[in-house]
Amino acid sequence: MSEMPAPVLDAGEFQRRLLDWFDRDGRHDLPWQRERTPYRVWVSEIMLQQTQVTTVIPYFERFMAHFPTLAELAAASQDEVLHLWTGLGYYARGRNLHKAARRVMEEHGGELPVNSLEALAGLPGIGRSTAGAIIAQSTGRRAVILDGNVKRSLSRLHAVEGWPGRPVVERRLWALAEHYTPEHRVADYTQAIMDLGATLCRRGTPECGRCPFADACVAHARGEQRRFPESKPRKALPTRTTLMLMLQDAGGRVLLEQRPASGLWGGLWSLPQFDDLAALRCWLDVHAPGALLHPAWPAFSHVFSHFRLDITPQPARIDGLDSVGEARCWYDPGSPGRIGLAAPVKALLASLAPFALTAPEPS
DNA sequence: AACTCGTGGCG
DNA sequence: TCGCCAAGAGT
Repeated sequence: MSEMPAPVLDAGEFQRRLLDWFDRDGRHDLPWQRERTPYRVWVSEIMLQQTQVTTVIPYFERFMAHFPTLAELAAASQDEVLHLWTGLGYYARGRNLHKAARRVMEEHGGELPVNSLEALAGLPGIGRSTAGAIIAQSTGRRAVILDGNVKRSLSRLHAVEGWPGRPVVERRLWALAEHYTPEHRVADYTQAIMDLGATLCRRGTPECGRCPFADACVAHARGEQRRFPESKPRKALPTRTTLMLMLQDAGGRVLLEQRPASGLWGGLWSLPQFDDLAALRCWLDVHAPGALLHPAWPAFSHVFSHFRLDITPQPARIDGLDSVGEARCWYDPGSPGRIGLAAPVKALLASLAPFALTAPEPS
């Protein structure tokens, strides 16, 4: 392939060095390495997308305790799934996992189609790399992965220029990953190449002194490890502003609304949000005409990857609300229900006690 | 092809 | 404190 840079090592030599290193210094005790069933590997791979191992572990344990089998996951409600996903982020992963479980029950007899890369990658939330990881880890059959760790390691080893998000660069990295992937010990190999990137060939401070490929690494020879992979060209973060209405009833319960099925915090429950104070007051006139507004709390900011969210809580209190429909509920912070909450909303609710205590009674 | 989607760790 | 970004995929 003209797409592929000239390999700096013979594939067999690369595999021997990597697996020897993995046997000594790799990770062998991760929770999803215990019983390598397709279902457990699948759930772990979804949670690990753009998320670090130490973050995932407690979520994975809780998830598997609640849904030990794919059938039980498929039988659960989306609210239950998102509840267990609360705080993990990228909630489309949870929604897609749930959707895919139901599809597997309907179309694949309840078993993940691990014999077909195409069928696997056709399921929601499973792309090319995740499909490869599931096959390699759970069946041991040859499959290629290309995650952030592999991209970083291979781009340094070959000094691949350009941001890996560019299709041209990504194709080169896929070709290299394909070249080095062995026929045997594929489960260990895929774990090993990820461990190398996670523990040695790290982004900030790579430990080239312990790396089995230091003598062959082009970036290392040039003393330019930090320059690879090239970083994404970034734009300034835009700022969005939202008002969150904190409406309590006499019992201290808080009104929540379910957000649209897609987009930011899709399917999660949140305080009702408004673009401005006028919209909020209009809503109150319709749904809660007797509501008593308190002085606004200090605004706070929440920084996401692509924008900064300025949140201004607007506390209010009311004795009753005329309509509490399907996408609206009273939520008791004292005995929280099993629904999905975005992290900032959860934190807001956790800090609610002072407001409940100091709220003046309607006169 | 470029943009969107969360949260937490790190230098 | 702050910008960068991590076991990517969907649109």
